[in-house]
Amino acid sequence: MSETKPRKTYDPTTLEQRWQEQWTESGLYQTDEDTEKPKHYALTMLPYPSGDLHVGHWYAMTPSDTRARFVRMNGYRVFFPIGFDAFGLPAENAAINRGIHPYKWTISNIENMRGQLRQMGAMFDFDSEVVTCDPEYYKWNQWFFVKFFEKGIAYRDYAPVDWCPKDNTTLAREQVVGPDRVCERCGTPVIKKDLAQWLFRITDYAEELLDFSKIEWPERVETLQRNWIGRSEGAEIEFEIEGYGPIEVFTTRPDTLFGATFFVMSPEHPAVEKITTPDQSEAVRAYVEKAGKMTEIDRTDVTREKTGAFTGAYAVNPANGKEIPVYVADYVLMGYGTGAIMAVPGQDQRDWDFATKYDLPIIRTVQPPEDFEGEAYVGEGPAINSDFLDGLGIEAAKKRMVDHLEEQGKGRAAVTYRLHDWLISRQRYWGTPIPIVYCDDCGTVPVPEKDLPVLLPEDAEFTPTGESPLKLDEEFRYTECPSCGGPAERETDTMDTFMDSSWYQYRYLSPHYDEGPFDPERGAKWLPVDQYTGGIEHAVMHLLYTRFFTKVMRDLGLVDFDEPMKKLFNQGIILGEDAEKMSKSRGNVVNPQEFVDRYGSDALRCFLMFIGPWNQGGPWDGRGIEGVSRFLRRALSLVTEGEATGAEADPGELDRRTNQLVKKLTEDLEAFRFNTAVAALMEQTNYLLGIKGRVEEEKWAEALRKFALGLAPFAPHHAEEIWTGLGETYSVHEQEWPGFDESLIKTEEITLVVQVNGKLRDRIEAPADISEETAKELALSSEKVRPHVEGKEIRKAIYVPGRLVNIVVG
RNA sequence: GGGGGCGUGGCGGAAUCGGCAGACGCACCGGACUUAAAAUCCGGGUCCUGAAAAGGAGUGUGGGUUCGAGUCCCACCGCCCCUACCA
Repeated sequence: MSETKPRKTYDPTTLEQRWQEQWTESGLYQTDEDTEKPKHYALTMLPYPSGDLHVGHWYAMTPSDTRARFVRMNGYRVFFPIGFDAFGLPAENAAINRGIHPYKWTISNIENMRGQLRQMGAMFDFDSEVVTCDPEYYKWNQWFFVKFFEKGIAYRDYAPVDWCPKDNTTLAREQVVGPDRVCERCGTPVIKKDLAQWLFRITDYAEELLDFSKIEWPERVETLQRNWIGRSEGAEIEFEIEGYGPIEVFTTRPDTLFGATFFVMSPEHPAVEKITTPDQSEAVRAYVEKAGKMTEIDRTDVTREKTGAFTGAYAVNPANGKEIPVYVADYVLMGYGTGAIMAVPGQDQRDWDFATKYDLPIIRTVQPPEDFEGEAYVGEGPAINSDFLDGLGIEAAKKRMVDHLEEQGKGRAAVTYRLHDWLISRQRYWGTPIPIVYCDDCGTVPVPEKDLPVLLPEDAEFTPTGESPLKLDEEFRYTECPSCGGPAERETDTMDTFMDSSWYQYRYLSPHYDEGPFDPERGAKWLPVDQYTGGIEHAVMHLLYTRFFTKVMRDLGLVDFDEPMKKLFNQGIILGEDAEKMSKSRGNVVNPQEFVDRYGSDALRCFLMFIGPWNQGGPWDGRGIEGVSRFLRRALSLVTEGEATGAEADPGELDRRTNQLVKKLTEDLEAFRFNTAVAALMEQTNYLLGIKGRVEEEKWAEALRKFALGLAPFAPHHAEEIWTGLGETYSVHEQEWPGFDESLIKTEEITLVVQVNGKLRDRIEAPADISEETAKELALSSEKVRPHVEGKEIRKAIYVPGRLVNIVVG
């Protein structure tokens, strides 16, 4: 017998480096292009190159890698790319603080992180890497922009925008967070500013974006997107303002029109000044000014008392011809509906509050139940005080009123969305230049495809001034009109970086392709993404934008499907040891490198998967990784250390456990249950070590082969070591996933649980195919059961085949 | 105010279909090895009573359905996340 040389010390780092070198040398992770196999495009969200890989990156990427490896072993050709989301504010801010050019800062971070990514031992296809700040990439951002412009999806408009006074840039609505409405990046409260901005008509796709039938995404993301899009059905109704003309309101309750006793406009409504009567103009102007100065925090405080000012004007209620007073009040927002409302205090609490404060009439148009004691009534009930609607239920009354308004030409059924068009202009340096030229003669002219990319000038002054940095760069700014050749000016804003991440999954397919954003042949071979993994925090931003993008691409004829990613899985967040979110200020940030150096990548990978359910996240436990490291060392010792001796182990049990393990791993991996899968591998390791040297060699080798194959997706280096330690040929990662035999999992002997009145009293070993009658007899004859049934009437006995007998006594 | 999620040992968690609660791991305790410690190996381990055998209680609280509930139903309490004057 040849004795395997015992390994004196366990040195995972050297072991892992050795295998990583061999993987690179043999090109193990070059993407398999064998079209005989079914395809699987596995995508993990691309990282921002912030400097070093964070443990959060490990938490997001290594389980994704494990899943991709599993799919690969199941006979798929798998594409698993990685890249860098390299434009954006942090680079620019870091650059400003340290006086380094954003490009240099970003590129050096990328170089650093590339090395760290390789240490993960993931099956990333590094050859298809994409870096979004590379002109080779952002050229196609510009190309898309031009296409969108030609199609009318991109347009320019003056709009009040959310503006961060610290970062000196506009923010998309999604980038303004919290009840205080602060900048997502720096926490500064945002202010409103009027600027000419480029927008994308995502609202044109609102209806389609509400359709999730073609994707399998988590309920939660669907709900978040649905709420974000915020579809409301109702009606637009015209109210005639004396001496001015009609003003439209949007309401979800056209049935309550007879109860509209006043009319309210947002302070920002363009008609406010025109309708205000001279005697009220002073008060209204003061109110509007005050509202404008108020911070968003105060303005949107729900608990604040309602305020407003009477304009002196009256509007005509189209249902009954009555004149109702017109107020301006800041509880009506310009950004939703039409910026004006019909106020129905009887059925809306906000209107009720306002009406009581300003002593305005309240008319109920829905009969509340007798015991109703609240103020505004929003529940079901028959219409009252509503002429031809009286007696109708809410839904019927709505319909009737809309029909009536349509006949009168005073209104129509309408749908309103909370979703706004996507504002993509940013007054910053480090982004994709918007490829537009403004010419006095030709107007707004897109840069022709042959002149793309519009290069970001290298030596711009990027210190924020509130103006676009590119505006200060005369060489960039002044150009020729592509259309007439005359003097013209370039657009100096850059694009929101969500533009970059909206289509990166397509660029991965052919990162150097220069005839389009991606090579259609490659697309046909790999698209769409089969499995996407990433954080839930992107639910209403990136994940909505990329869906929108794909739909526009479809309408441009670039792809022939409707959704970018068929399946999505959201991992949770890895927290600090104190169970709080990791942050520098808390001092609870975990540096993965320390743990890679000490325990190796496989240990860190497995630990992160073992910690708990992947979608749940959880606190980091620095000591917990020791246990996982111990497991890997023990697993390795299955092939490296001397053999124990003793009585022969049960070969049937070995078969059963091995098949059970493969089944468990298969089911868990399919469902992303990495934690219980790792636990099963640990259990098997413990068992195998216990019987080592006590089973027939061939059986042992077979069990170990399957163990190594099962371990491969989780701990790719250790699995390789075990695999070759068994004398198998390189590489374990090119093997087929082992199958399992259900019939071998079943045992001949079962543990029959005996309960009396539902309480456990005994466990009896019995044959698996025991009959109901024998089982009951066996149960009743048990020494431990007898005292609990003696002297009592046995009412019945329940038998659950293969599991238990429950004796019911009274 | 609205929407969603979650409450299981000292800790992270397991229990996939209503059927042995606490798999696996951490921490802890005991033993072996060692001059000693670390590492490693073996064993213990929800709580209460008991020397033990055994018994009792137990999955946030209270009720219900069921032969049987961590799991299903009702009410409540607590925590977390998202969202918020959306007409």
